[in-house]
Amino acid sequence: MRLQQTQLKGPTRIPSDPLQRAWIALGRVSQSIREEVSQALRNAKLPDITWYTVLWELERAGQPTRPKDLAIPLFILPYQLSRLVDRMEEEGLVKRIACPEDKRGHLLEPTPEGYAMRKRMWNVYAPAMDDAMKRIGDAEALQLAQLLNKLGGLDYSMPPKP
Amino acid sequence: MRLQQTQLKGPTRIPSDPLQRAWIALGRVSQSIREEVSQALRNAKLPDITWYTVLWELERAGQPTRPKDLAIPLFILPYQLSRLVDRMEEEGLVKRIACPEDKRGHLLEPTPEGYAMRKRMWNVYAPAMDDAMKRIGDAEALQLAQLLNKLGGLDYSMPPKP
DNA sequence: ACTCATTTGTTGCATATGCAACATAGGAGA
DNA sequence: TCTCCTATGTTGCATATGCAACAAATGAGT
Repeated sequence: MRLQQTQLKGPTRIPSDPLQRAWIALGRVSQSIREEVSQALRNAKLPDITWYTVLWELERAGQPTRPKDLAIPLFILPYQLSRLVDRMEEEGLVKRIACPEDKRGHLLEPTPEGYAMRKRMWNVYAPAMDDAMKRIGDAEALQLAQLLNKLGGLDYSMPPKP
Repeated sequence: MRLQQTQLKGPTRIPSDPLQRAWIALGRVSQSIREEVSQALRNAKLPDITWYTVLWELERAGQPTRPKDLAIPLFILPYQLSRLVDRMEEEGLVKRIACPEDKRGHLLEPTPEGYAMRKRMWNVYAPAMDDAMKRIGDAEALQLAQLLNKLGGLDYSMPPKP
């Protein structure tokens, strides 16, 4: 009985040259673009992009939302979100409110300051994103988004603040 | 004299919808793909991707190399590299050797264990990358790489281990 | 040769992070 | 109801990270 038949333990699969190039470009470009926008926020003494995303997800939900329902779209682990919310709550940007249906958890809601902060951040975030991405045009951007979504196997189509 | 004329302080520039979609997809997909490969390395009890990259850059250089000459292609800050090398040196994977031309710095070189470790890592890295990227074909990968490189404004074309 | 700004790399300290263990509530099945 | 497995969040601890300050060497201008 030879396992090789199943290809489960065959010789090391080496990614094709195009795949390797895409892999490298993906790592480098995503990092440098993100860094560019992060810098803009830091320069403006505003919180990290992650905070924006949480605030926006909560605002987009339109109602108090459980952490577990945020964590998935955010690609964040539960314990990361837990401490993230700790800090945001300390800064008065979100609040935890009791959850009637499930006494384990709670509901998250932005405070008025939270809404205001998201707007202030967007005023820096948006132009920075625009700057960082301006080397490609709309048609290319659309094509890029489609390729990436195919690569990721999902369609992450909601924009940060439409 | 009205500043608005120069567009320097005009109304907030909001990225077009395609740019926003590309931005979101870039962030999410790059994160999830990278995580997938990281996991494979963790499962195999091997060091992080970053270590691989350092080892490979050193091997690719073909000669002892200064930290400053690594930091740029690696998109790493000097102090990050400094401590990264600390840890790699502790594990016996690289060594710092004196630099004749400049007594401030030193030259980095993989140890024999370093070369061996890179090979072992590649045996996990390569199939994991292949798995993570297999949703797109070679033609699409090439297109993706080109779009990303245009977006990044540079051509990051060296593969991890050709 | 002397001065001083720059380059190169490291480190102290406060903060953030990952992991595993934990606490508590919910829910399924006997 | 009782038991036990799962889901939801949090936390203790060791480690990693970012930032600013630092040290040492170089090199340019005088």
